[in-house]
Amino acid sequence: MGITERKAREKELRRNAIIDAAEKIFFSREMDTATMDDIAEAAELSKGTLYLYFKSKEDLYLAITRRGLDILIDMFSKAVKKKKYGIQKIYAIGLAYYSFSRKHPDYFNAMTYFLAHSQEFNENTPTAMECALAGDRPLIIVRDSLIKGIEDGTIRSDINPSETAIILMGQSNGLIQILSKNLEHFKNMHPQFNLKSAENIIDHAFNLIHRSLEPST
Amino acid sequence: MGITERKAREKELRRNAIIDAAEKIFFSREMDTATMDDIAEAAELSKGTLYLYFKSKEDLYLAITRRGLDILIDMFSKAVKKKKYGIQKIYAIGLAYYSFSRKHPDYFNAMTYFLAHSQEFNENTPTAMECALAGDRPLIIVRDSLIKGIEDGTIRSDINPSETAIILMGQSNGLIQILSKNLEHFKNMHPQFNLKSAENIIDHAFNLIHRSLEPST
Amino acid sequence: MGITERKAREKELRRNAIIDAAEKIFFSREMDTATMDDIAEAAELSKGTLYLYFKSKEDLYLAITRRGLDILIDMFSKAVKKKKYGIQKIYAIGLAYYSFSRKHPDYFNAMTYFLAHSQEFNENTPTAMECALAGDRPLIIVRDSLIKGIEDGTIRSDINPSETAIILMGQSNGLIQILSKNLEHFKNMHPQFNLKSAENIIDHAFNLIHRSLEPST
Amino acid sequence: MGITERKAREKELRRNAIIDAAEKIFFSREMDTATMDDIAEAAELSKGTLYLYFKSKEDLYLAITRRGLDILIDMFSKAVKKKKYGIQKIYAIGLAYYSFSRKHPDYFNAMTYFLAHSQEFNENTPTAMECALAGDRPLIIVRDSLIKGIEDGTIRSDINPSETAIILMGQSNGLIQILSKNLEHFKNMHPQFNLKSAENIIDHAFNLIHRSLEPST
DNA sequence: GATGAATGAGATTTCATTCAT
DNA sequence: TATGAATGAAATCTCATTCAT
Repeated sequence: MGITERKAREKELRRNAIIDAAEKIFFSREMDTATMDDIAEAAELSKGTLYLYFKSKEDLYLAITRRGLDILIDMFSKAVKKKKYGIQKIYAIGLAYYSFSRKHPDYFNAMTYFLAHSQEFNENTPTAMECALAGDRPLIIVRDSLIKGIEDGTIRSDINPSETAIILMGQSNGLIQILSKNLEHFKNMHPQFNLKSAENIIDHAFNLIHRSLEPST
Repeated sequence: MGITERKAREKELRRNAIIDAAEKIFFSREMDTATMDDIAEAAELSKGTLYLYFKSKEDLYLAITRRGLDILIDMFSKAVKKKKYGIQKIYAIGLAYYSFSRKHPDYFNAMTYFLAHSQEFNENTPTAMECALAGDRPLIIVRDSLIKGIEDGTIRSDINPSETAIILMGQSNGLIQILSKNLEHFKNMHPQFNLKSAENIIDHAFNLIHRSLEPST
Repeated sequence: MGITERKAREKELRRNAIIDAAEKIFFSREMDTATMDDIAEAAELSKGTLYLYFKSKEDLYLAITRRGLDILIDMFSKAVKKKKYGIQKIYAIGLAYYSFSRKHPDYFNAMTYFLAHSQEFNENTPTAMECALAGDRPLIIVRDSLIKGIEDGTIRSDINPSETAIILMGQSNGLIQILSKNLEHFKNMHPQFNLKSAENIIDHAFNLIHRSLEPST
Repeated sequence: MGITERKAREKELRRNAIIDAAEKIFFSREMDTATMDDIAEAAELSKGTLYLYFKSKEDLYLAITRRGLDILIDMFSKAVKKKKYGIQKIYAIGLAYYSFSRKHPDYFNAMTYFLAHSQEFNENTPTAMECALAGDRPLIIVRDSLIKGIEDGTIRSDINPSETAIILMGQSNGLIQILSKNLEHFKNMHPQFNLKSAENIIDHAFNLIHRSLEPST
């Protein structure tokens, strides 16, 4: 057994080493200018070996996405645990999401890319399915927090938690995207808008969301 | 003079015919699996001619994006004009945006793609600049409507119209994206969520947004 | 008649204007990166018009070569006229050739290109034939000078003037080429060679040639 | 280890096979009308494979030039070894050069092309550098022979061996060029010149050179 | 398990030349 | 005479994937 286990462990290690190398490459250029050659070189492995561990370039990209999702799920989980009331959890999740997008912009992009193209990923590899499953977890955490908030009275009871979870996730995603990609452009082109930092705007957004979720007095 | 004018008109017509053909191709596959060969064939023109009218494949893609932006701007403008009060305008814009994404999903995708990658578009063609300019128009319309709403008392006065405009645009974009790409997946994977139609969720989102913008009583 | 003549004159003028423009382009880049588009733009004429005056790009290039040849022939003629004795004429021609290569390096290159590829120029245009004819003139001038030298006793009588003319022309051409293209390289790579300026080397070559032509005492 | 060596040997073989095929193509047309498609077909290999062995078309061309240089250097070396005295060595080198140009006219052209365009070759491939290095060898052999001749008294001591080596190489190159490209033309156009064979003219040239190098009596 | 040579189907772009007006 | 839109054949180079060893 020891041998089998060691082999499995080594295989897993190598797999991770490949993903490490692939990240370096994928994250240093545009997704589609990265080549398997580059990745193989970065991994100090032959190209053929890459295909021993991953069915395709796409599959390898999904493994990276998977990593990002795991990190995000972990951050969401921790955020939720720290807070008692539902509305606080929602707020903490929001902060965690923004924090994630700043600490791991490349993972954020990979995830966004996956979200926007998941239908087109034809692979039926384990990685693809894991991604699909993991992709739902953040949503579920949000939904659970909303339910908790309704129960503890910190969130209006007339919202639909499932739908609202989708709404919040979609909105957050879109907001982070626009801020990371276009805020500088807006600042340059419309100085009269007197735009502040992304943090400022995120804060403003939280205020609005909070107001829309709080129970009416 | 008639001749010059006719020539110019014909040139514009052909340019549009090429964009038509390109749309057929771009919209029937992924952006980056579409080839200039395909487009030339669809346009019943030689590949060389394509490059007579567009500097590059990218430039041609931008021309399509430009069309989408023009349509969106038109829809926003009309939506705004129909309503009197600021909050109504905002609501109408939201509806228009969703309507646009349903009527012209491909244009919506092209625009989203442009938003997310505008930094990487290196071309300095007229089309690229027009796109950058046109891309700001919707945001400005939203901002103006917010200002109007603050003035006419239908929107809380403690929001920052510029920041809120960005927030609303980003959020709307993200929400539409997630709904169009992932709602079916959610429905299939989580029947217990009891998810309704996209329209339903959009409606729910409007409620939330409305609540966050209305003046506190 | 006046009209016909004026037309012919104008046509010639335009032809020359085109050659002017073509020179600017050809001489500012490598021969084969120059495009007819560039030339047309430089000539402020349409591409079609170029083909009204020149059968092909090649033909246009030959017209430039022709100009260079005319200049060279003129310089050779003047050099020859200035001197009395054959050996002096030969020396003056040599100086003139080197001077030409420095004053008109682009023409020199064009001519060299023509010399090396004349067999491949398939065009049967007037320009091509004129080039072929003009290309022989320098050789004839050298040969005549050699004959003169033999007659006036300044050049050994046991040389064959025709063959020697070819030899001198070929050698001079080759020497100028190597000096203009590779002298710097040699200087850099072999500082121990202690190479002087091109002029110095040319001077050295003249000495050698002079010695090989002078009558034995 | 046998395996590694065999692999290396096979790789070298294939590399050479590609150069063989490329020569067939390059030498049967002009350098710049040869296409990688043609070469791939001649090599019975895919185009992609060509680029596995050579960075670019230019690089492949340089590999051919390299071959020619190696042959020439070999011929020069042998010519020099056979003779005792410096002036004899120079003469033998001259004969070898002419012999090379007749036996390997295509290599001669390739080398001439390289000499005339070496500055424009931007590649920094090993092949390019090897070519640059190898290109200097013949010159050095000539120079060494001149020095030897000065030492052994068969060549005038008042010449500068480095400069004279350049002169002789440049002149020889130019003479061979003009003879191979234009002699027939001269014969046809000027029968009164009574031109003999290229060999005859080469012989004449040797006489002249010999006279210019021999010590004055 | 690992290799890396080979593939081959394209991809984008260029440009000399023609021809209807 | 002049135009300039259209052509279309090519040209170079890329890269995910496979497979014999």
